[in-house]
Amino acid sequence: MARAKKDSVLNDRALQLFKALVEHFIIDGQPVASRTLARDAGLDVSPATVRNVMADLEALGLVRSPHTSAGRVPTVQGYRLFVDTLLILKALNAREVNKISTELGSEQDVDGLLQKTSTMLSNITHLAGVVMLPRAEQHALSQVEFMRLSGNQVLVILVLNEHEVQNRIIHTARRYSPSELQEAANYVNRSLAGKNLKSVRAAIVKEMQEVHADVNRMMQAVIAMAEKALAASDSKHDYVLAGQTNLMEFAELSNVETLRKLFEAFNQKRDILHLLDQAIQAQGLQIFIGEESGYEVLDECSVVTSPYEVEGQVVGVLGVIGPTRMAYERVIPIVDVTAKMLGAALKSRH
Amino acid sequence: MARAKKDSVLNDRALQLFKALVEHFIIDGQPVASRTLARDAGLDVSPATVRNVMADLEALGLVRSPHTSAGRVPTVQGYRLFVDTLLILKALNAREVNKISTELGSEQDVDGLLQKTSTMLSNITHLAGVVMLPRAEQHALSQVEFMRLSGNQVLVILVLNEHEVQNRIIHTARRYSPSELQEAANYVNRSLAGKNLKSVRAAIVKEMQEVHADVNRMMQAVIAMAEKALAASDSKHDYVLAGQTNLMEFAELSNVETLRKLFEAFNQKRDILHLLDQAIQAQGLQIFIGEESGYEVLDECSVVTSPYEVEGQVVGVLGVIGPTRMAYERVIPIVDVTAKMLGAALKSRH
DNA sequence: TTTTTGCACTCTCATGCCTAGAGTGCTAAA
DNA sequence: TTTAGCACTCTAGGCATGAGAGTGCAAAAA
Repeated sequence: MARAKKDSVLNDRALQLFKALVEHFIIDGQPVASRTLARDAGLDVSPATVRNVMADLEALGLVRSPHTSAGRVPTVQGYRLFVDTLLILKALNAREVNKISTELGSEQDVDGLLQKTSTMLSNITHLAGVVMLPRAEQHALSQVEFMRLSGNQVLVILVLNEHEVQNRIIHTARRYSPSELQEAANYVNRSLAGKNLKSVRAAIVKEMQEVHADVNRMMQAVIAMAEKALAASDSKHDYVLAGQTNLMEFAELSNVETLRKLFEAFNQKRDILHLLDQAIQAQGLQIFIGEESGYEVLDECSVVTSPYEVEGQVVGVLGVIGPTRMAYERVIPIVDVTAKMLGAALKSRH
Repeated sequence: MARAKKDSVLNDRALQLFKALVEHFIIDGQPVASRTLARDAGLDVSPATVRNVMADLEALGLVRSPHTSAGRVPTVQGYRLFVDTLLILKALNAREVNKISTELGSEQDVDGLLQKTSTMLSNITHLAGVVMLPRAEQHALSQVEFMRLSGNQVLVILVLNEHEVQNRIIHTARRYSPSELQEAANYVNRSLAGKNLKSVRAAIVKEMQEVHADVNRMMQAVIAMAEKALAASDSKHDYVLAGQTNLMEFAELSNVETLRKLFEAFNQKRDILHLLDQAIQAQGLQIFIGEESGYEVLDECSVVTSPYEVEGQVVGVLGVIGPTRMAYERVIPIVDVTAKMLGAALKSRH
């Protein structure tokens, strides 16, 4: 029974009207009136009919009226339905795809690339762009060097993926001679070059447990040092944000207090990182609409994310943040394509 | 004559009233009425007298009325007079100074230190804090290492001031062997360690001009490489900003459009960098009030800056940005002390 | 001459009232 | 089942009103 009822209520015509409503609202942000829909939905029905349908949609929780004599606006559930089943994605044309790929291709260093990706996302979508840093564990170690600094400090230089460089400064128990350090570097390079950091670390930990006094003290020290150097590489969670100011243009966010909280959350990074963490698990494009994200500051916002991969491995996630009323049909393909392009650009740097 | 007239107009009483007016306005941001001043300035005059004085001050361009029946607010010229001749700085108490110095002392890496300084400035003043990066030329070179990457790329590692590390990747004309690179590093370390980057570069350029075919090719290549590596070190102009969101609390900036432009300028960095550049020339604490800065986005803002020094050399500048109506008597000593503390903290890392 | 008093004047801001416009909900007719 | 008609509701803008705050000026007082 209930099912039959529902079917009859949420029929094709209702869906078509609903779709038109969401699209209309996304464009101009004003509650949509029955007359407007009757005119624009291409259905040849009267406003009164539209009103009846709207009453049904409201009962289903898909739309609501800001006040008695206003048009309707979509609810979060409404957006969800729209995005999941009604949305027709607008494929990017070749020129746009080209532009993205050449932009990203021209940048050589990784930090700059992430920055550029974020800026580009924000420019194309007129929303805020966000790119999470790639997970370091996936990087292939190509070379290690140890340098002695003053005191008992040792500078560890990790060259990853042939091009990328990371520095770590570690404090050691005693002072090593340059030749000891050289030997240590040789050992690591010989046995572990080419592996990714995760396996390198695993190998080192394993070795620590297996070899005891039977290896020379030198080796032990090296292993301890390497372990120390890699300890810091655990999930350096961070992200690059661009185009915050785009969010100030939207009337629904132009309340200074809402905006302040949002910007504070961007600075704090904690909540946003949690959310991105969820998104990275999800394997695929994700959309958080309004309160769905679970973070109060994002109540008025939607977040569209996509993980990006290098050689089949998810190494990070990127996306955009904007008002719930965003042009999903454009934004989704953009995020999707950008994620792929970023993956490709990172791969070409391997 | 003119002078006698002016003296009689801008007499002690007028100044005292003016000072009270500015202080009052700084506290609550409302135009100050004659009655309020008559009550609070500690002068035992009637509101009417105050009104007469205000009329004179207005003629001098020190105050103005937002509209006929409002109190007076200071003009930019008014703030200037206030800051230059009437302001009584409020020395920080020992606890505050202590807090700053321990906060900054606890941070070991330079980037983190600058970030922390900026955040601290913004927290203490409730304004936006900004710290310009130190000029690299002043850094003493303690060690150089060259590592071969794939292709004709060479990774140059510069250890500066014993602790700080910088990486550069340069492209060379041909592929060098590890031993060549080792030899090159040895040469540079032997002859140039301990000098600051500026002199190192100067020495290298000099050598390039003096030695021709009479040195072996190897040496020539080394010199060319070193020159290339240092070329990138020129004035890496950038800054660290913190506490943007503090600016959203101020009513005079809470207009979304003004705020957007300001934040955009922060992101663009260009204008702000120009301003900081001017401030770094000035050798000493500087205050730009409203339009004085010359940048339209800062029309409603004041900027208080102070260069910071390491071993007598100015290496950067820091400061705060806030509404013209800021608590100068507190902010100025804070900026001043923080600049000194940052200099000291940087020095201890040398 | 300087200061104060008194008073008229101006401007803002909140309030209430009114109207036009937009849009709905409901009922009755098609 | 759909539509037309109509009463009803809510918003937003315009306008008048009055209170409150504060000024400017002239005349009186010091």
